[in-house]
Amino acid sequence: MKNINSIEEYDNLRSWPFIEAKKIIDSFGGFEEFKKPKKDFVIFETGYGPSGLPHIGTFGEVIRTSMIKNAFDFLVQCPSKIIIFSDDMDGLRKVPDNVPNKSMLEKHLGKSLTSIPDPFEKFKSFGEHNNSMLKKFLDDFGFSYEFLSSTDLYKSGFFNDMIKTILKNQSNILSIVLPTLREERKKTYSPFLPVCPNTGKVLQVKIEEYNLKNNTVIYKDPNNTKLQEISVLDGNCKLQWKVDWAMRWMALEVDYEMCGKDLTDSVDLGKKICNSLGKSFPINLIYEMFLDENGEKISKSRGNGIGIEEWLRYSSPESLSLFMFQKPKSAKKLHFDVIPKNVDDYKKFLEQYNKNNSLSKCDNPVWHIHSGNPPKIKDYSFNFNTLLNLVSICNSTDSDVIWDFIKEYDKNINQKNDPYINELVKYAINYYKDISLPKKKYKLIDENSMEIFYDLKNTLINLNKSSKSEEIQSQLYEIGKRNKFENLRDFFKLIYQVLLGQDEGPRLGSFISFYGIGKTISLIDRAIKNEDLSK
RNA sequence: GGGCGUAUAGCUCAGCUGGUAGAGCAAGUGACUUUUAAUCACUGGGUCGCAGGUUCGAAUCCUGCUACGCUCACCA
Repeated sequence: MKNINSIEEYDNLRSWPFIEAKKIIDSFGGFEEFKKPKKDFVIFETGYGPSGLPHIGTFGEVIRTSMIKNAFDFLVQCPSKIIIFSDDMDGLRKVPDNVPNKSMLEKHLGKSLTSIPDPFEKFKSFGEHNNSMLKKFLDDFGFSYEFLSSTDLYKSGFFNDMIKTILKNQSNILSIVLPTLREERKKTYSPFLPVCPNTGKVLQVKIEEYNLKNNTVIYKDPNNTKLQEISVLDGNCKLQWKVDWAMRWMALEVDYEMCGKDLTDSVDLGKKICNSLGKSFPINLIYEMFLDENGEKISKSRGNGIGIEEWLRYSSPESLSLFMFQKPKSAKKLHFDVIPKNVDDYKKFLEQYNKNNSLSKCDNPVWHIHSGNPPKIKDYSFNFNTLLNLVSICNSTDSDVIWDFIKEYDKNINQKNDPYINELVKYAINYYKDISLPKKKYKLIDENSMEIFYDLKNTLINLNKSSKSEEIQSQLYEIGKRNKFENLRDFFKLIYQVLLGQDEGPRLGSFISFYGIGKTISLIDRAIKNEDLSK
């Protein structure tokens, strides 16, 4: 089945995943004369360093790559897959902050991650632990991918042929890499990092001799300065990472890989290496970094910006996907304030998608977010900011109470039939619990106003339990009047400050009606006793 | 020093392949005469960073410049 019927339709697709997919297609003859690559499928790669756990950047890279793959699959008939490559053979450079058994790890610094015990004591090695965390992370989001371990491919000999080629051309490669290095590093630089047979450490040492006949290199053992000869094959040597990257492209025949702009120069270098060996290299997209609200780069160690688990606590995965979809080449501020806009934009795009029937639907962000199959959600007429506001104002973590207010506002939706909106309510409640609640300042009742609250309490007790919000409301006005408030506004403000810990609030009649007269009375009781209502 | 990105209303930003400047928030005015706002209606003349160029026509394409920011030049 063909999704695209003419070159015009093809040319009209403008969104960036299509633009990127077209670059791949062009490299294989273009849309009309497309020919599958010799290996019979197209490979997208994303790589992960050893430094630790998956984070929001990881998510961004995988979802963006998936969007391109999806666009590619839509345009041409050609199998494709995403490879997640773990650099688990890299040496551990420093002990991460967020792990147990730090002193144990300390002893293994410099060794490959896959030959260091798991500090969590669940897997055979630290590397395997990290790999499994990565896989779980990706699985939780439902990404499809093929996982590859650097260690496995080195040790199994999969890389051997390409490593031999690198060895043959090592002087050529040196001439490409050396000019990019500082004087100090130039002296010892080699594409080959021997794995010390005695200590297991990945050694960054000067290579004294390259032996092409035996596929070995000779170096001085840093411990005893004796010359040591070691094979470059079967995982006895690792390649220095930039060369490693290029080697991997060639060995796996990677067609597409994106990366953050901090790797710009490395990509360039990798391409040059491939070129010098007469090999092709992947099409590359360089995306911008994420910034915090002050415009500074987000880094896990600094803990600025917002983490993926935070986003998902306060909002939907779809809104995060939308964020990731927008403008990968622009630096984007990633902090809480951008969430509501993405939630509302998602809804807007989805509505647009479900109305419009033209091919340009495929350029709609939701098409990419949902791999070509966006769902339908019930229209709702408030925005997410409003919902956040509502929960905060209602001072309730009870979604039933929130829903009572929502239903009053929009009768067409309800808790059972609109699960998407119900999710939004949960997110809003989380936000309220974490952000708004701690900021509340409950006012204690002073002697002058104590009467008012007794009056309020007694009035509520005498009310019929089935009283409607309007009746309650008019009773409230009466209380205000008989307690001689010149401006009733101050009366309500006092109640909000004491009972809700804020200056403003919902229409009290409605609030008491939904919240429950009985519950309101017990709330007043606690306030009268000067209990801390924030707990 | 190399690379990249951004410069559009007070703020945050949209403006796709060039054709009379938009949204959200903030602000203002009015309405609901019983507070409140998750209310409703109305209100946006901003040299689209600067200077050239292409064009009948440019925020939109090209060149140069300026400012700000990010990134690399250890390791990965």
